[in-house]
Amino acid sequence: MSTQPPAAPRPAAQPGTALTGLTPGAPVAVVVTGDGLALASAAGSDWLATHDPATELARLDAEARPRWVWWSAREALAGVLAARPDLRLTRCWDLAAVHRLLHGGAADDPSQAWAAARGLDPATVPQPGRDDQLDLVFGAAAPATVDPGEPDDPDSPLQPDGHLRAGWAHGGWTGDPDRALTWARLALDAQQRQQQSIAEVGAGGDVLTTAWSESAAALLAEELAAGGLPVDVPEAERVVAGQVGPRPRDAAHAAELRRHRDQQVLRLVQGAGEVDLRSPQQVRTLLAGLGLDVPDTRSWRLERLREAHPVVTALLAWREADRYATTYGYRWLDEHVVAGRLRGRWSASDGGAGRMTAQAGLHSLPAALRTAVRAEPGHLLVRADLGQVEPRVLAAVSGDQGLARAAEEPDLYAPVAARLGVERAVAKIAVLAAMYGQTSGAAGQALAGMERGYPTAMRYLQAAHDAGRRGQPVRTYGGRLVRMWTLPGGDVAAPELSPAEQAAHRSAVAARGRFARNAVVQGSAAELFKAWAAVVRLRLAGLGGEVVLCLHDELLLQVPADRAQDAVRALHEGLGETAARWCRGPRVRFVADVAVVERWSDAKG
DNA sequence: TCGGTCACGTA
DNA sequence: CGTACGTGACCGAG
Repeated sequence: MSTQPPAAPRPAAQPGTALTGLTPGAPVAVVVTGDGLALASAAGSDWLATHDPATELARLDAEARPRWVWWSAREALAGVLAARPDLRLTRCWDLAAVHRLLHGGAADDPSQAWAAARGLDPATVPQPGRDDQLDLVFGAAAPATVDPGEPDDPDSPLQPDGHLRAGWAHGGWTGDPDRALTWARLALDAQQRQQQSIAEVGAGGDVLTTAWSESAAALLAEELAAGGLPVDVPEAERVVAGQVGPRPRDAAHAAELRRHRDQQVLRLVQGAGEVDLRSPQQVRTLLAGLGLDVPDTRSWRLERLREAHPVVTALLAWREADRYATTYGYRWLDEHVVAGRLRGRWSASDGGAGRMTAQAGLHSLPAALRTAVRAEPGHLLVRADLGQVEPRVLAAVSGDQGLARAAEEPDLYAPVAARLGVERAVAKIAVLAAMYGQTSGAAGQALAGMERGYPTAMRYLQAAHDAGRRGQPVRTYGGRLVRMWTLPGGDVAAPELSPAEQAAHRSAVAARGRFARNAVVQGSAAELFKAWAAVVRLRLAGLGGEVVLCLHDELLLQVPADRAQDAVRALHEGLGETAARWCRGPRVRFVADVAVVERWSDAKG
C-alpha cells in the first residue's frame, strides 16, 4: 500500500474489502459517524452504513480480530460508549496516545499527531479558530510555503505544505461518508508512520508493546468515564451528613449552617467575629493574635499546636468538615453521581510522567467515603494494588541485579536493610529518598549506603537527575518522552542577578533534577500499571466484570459474585504475564495484594 | 473575569 | 531541598 496520503476524497471502495483476508491484529482504521463506520486497512476501505455502531464494532471485532486504529479513543468511542458502556473492543492503536508517548507534551490533537508522524515542524501546524477568524476579516491568506506547481485544493484534507487542514483536524470529516473514509485512510497512514518511528526510539523497554498498552489505557479511560464507579448514595450522604449535617433546604439554610460551623471555631477567640476561616491570611493573623506565629496554616503545622489553644483543634475539625461542604458534599454527589455511578472524565497519560488522571474527585476521594463505594447487587469488588512497585520498577529499568534479587522477596526492604546494615525503616527511607531526590533529614546519610549497595540503580537515577538539571528530556523505560520546562532566565544564571535571584535559579535547576529523577521511575511504573490494567481488562470481559477505578498502583474491579475468584486469578496471572513481557533485563518480581470485598473500605489500604 | 496562591485529598 | 494530580476558596490585577 502506498504511504502517500490521498490528496482528495475518493469514492468508497467495494463493500467488504477492508476486513477481507486480514490476519488477526492487522491494523484497521475506523471512523465512527452517526450514519455508519468508515473502515480502512491494507486490504482496502469500506463504508458500513449503520445506526448501531456498537453492535457492528462488536461483531467486526469478534470476526476479524483487528487492531482498531483511531485518532483517539475519545473521538472514536466516547459517544458509542455513552450509549453502550459495556462494549469491549479487543485491540487498538490510539494515534493521540502513541503521539504523546513518542513526543511528550500534552498536545495530541490530530493535527499535532499527523505533523509528528510525517516529520513536519509542529510549530507550523495550522491553528484552528484564529486563522479562520482572520480569514473572515481579511480573506484567506495564501500559505507562505505554497508550491506554485501544486495548487491548493480546498477539498483536500491536507495543505500544500503537508499539514492537516485545521478544519479536518477538528471534526471536518463529519457528515459525509467519503470524507469519513478519507479520515480513516489518513489515520491508517499515520499509524504506519508511528509504528515505523518506534524502531528509532532508544528506550530500555519494548516501545511497541508500550504503544499497544498505552492505546489500551486510552480506551480503558473512555470505558471508565462511561461506566463509572458504583456508589451507595445513601451511605455517601450519611458520611457527608456526619460532617456537615443534613442536606440544606435552600441557599439561606446553607448559609445559616455555614455560619454555625464557623461560629464553633470563632466563639473560642475574643473579637474574632468577622474572621473568614477560608482565608489563610486571616487565619494566620488570628493565630498571631494568640501568640501563635506560623509561616503558613497548613494542617500538619497546626497539628503540633493543638495544645497551645483550643481554637487550633476546632479549626482542624472545621477544615475537615469544610471539605465536605465544598468539594465532597451534596453538590458533588448531585453533579457527578448518576444512577448510582460516580463518573468523571479520564485521561490515560495526562500527568507529567504519564500517569492516568481523573476528574470529579475520583483520584482523591477521602478515605472516609470509601465505605460508600460498594458493589452492586449480585456483585463483589476486587481490589488489587502493586506492592512496593516503584523500587521494583527501579530494579527493572536500571538493570540493577542486586535490587532485582531484593525484589524476589515479598518485602523488598528486608534484604535492602540487610545489605545496607540498617533497620528496615531506615532502608525504606533510603530507597524512597533515592527515587524522589530527597536530601534532607535522615535521608541524607542513608543515601550513602545506597550508593555502595546498589550502584547501578543509583547511576541510573543520577543520569536522569543530571539530564533534568540541564533541561534535557528523559525517556521512561517504555519510551515516553518526558520534557523539561524552560527556566525563566535560561539554563545558566546570568552573573548580574542578585543573590536572591541566583538562589532562586539554583532552586529551579534542582527542582528540574528531582522531577526528572522521579519521572523515570513514576512514569515507568505508570506504564507497567497500565499494561497490567490492559491485560486484566480483557480477561475481565470474559467474566462479565469491569474495571471501575484505576488509582496509580491500584485496580478496583466489579465482578459477578460467583466470578470473584476468577478475577483474583486474572489479576495475579495477568501481572505475571505483564512482568514477563515487560522486563528486558533482569527478571524482576512484581507482587499484587488482592482482596475481595463488598465495600472498598473493607480492603486494607 | 482572570491567574496565582493556598490548602488538602489521593498515589 | 520528595514527586505527581484535581478541586475549590480567596485575592489582587486587569
